[in-house]
Amino acid sequence: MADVTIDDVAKAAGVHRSTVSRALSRPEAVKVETRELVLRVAEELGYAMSPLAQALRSKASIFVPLVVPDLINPFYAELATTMTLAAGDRGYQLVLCITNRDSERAAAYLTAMQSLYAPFVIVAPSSRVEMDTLTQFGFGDRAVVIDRVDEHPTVPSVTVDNRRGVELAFDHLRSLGHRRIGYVSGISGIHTARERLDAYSELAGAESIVLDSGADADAGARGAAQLLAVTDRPTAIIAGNDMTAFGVISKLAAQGLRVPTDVSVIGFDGLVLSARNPVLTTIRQPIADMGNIAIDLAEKKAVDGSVDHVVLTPELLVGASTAGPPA
Amino acid sequence: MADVTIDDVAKAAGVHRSTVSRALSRPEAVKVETRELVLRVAEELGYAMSPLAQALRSKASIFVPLVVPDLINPFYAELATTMTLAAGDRGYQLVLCITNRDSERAAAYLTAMQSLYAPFVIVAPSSRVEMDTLTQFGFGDRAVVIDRVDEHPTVPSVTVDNRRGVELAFDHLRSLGHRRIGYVSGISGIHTARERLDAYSELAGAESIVLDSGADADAGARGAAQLLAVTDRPTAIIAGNDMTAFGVISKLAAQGLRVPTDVSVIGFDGLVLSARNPVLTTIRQPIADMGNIAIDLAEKKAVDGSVDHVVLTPELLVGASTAGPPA
DNA sequence: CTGAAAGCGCTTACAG
DNA sequence: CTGAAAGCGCTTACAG
Repeated sequence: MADVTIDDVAKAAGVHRSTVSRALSRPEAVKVETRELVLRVAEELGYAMSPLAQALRSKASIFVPLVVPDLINPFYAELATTMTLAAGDRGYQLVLCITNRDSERAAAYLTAMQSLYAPFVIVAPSSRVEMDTLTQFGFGDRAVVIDRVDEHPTVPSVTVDNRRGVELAFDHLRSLGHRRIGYVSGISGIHTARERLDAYSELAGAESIVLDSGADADAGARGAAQLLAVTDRPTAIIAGNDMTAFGVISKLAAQGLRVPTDVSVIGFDGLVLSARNPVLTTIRQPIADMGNIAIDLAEKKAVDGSVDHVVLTPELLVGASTAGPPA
Repeated sequence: MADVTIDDVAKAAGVHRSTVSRALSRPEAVKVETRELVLRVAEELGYAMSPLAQALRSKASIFVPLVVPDLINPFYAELATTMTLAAGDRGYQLVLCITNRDSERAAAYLTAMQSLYAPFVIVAPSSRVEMDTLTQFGFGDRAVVIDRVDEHPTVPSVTVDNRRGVELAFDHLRSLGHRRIGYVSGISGIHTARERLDAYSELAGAESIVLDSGADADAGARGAAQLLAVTDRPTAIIAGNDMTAFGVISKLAAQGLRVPTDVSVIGFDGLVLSARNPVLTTIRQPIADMGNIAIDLAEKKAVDGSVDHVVLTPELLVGASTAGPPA
């Protein structure tokens, strides 16, 4: 195991340290036999290169920060999981930066990442990292944003078509026979939340029933409580995300309303959790794809400077929380 | 911001680089005026020490790996969150290692952490990292284990008194008038799961009704389904953890049984999520404390070699998922 | 294609 | 108490 250095390999292979370095990092710059020899010796000795020394010298590391506001919201937990895997597959080491919605903490992380020579940074929505903060710490032109709406001219992004998602939810409920369809917003990225709400308002038009447009974790419960107060009560609810949907369902149950018998509820996110817990009908975002694409975008920009904005299409996942309206 | 080095500070302060280093890391080894001068200059220049260079030279870093099996289970997500904060407060940088229950991946992480000069490693339960793997990668005597039962002679641990937790659940249900109390195990650390099940079996004695003892995410649903098949049906269920409890509740609902009207359900973990979603009655583990204590134990052992095993006491959190048995 | 040298940003014995 | 030197494990122009 440990503490075998590049010089050990060099000595054992009878070549200079610099040759070992080349054989490992730029194989085409070395004679094929030499390379094979070096590789074999390195293998035998169980040589593992020091990422520390490498980063220090070359001023480039494999540490990729993922900035998220928290991990309590399972959306971020799932994003972090898939991104860890995606990063690992591509030779990066993901470093999770949990800001706790505190911009000072975010700044501290960015400083640290800067001194770790992170090649780029990936920012999840609602992480309270603004462009000027990014710029201030030298990541202004090396950032990729996930799930944010505005197409920044220098920051690539990967998002989901929220409008399309809400539309899918709407169509699903309509096709089941629902006419009065309410909306509850709840926790999520600011942009994301607004986009979904806007899409709902537009689709529902004059029949909009926004039960709660809050951004906190209790929005679901409030929305469900609100349902009882509304005259001509909605028979279905679209929730801004899965966690909110669970909150709605739970509160409805406490109020003696059954899902989907009395009220249908549809979520948004498509978390693994959602498929287990109550089997939620929801709009699935391709979270794993988002992670991979985010890294793609960062690498692509580093190579040719291109700033792409990828918009993914969500899909309807029919679970057990929706059905036709009560007779 | 970036790229101001120790030499820049030294020059600006009119001292040697080594003096700057001392002023920063061993303040008592430097004259007080010198130290103040250096500190002020460093501040003015916005100097941030390179953790890379420091680690490389001193063969000790601030990177602390937390090895978890996944982040999908909110218990780990919450543990990761609180540990990130705890580590940050103490000058460490937590590096999340998600094994996905794959021991090869765990090994890869340990190799990486070894070359990052991680001072110690914290292992969460069920992470499939066995002692010999730890030893193999040089962390054999620099590991702390969370939530594992066996008191290893060289590995400090912090766990929760699972037996006491189950007892609290039992007492709560008994005091509500329940006599037939079933148990569903579900996902969790192997040791933890067994300990809780054993505690249940012991407490229930001849009246044990183990509805499901599986370890996967579907145990809750199976357990609930099983409930109907049992003659003289239990009026209450203890779930091995919160996620399982949600699974139970969801499946019961699908079968037309109401919680807590028809059946009471109590969870185990006390996740933030549990207080929001259905407001679950549950046994709360002091997760934040566990994180802090884990770091304490690692540091303490490094200093004086002591191997402590801390056992924390859980507490009952009464929510809305338990009530008296149906008349 | 390969070797020798310099240097990334630090720390730490060793002198003084 | 402070400075000068060596070195942590690498990479990368620069010669040859």
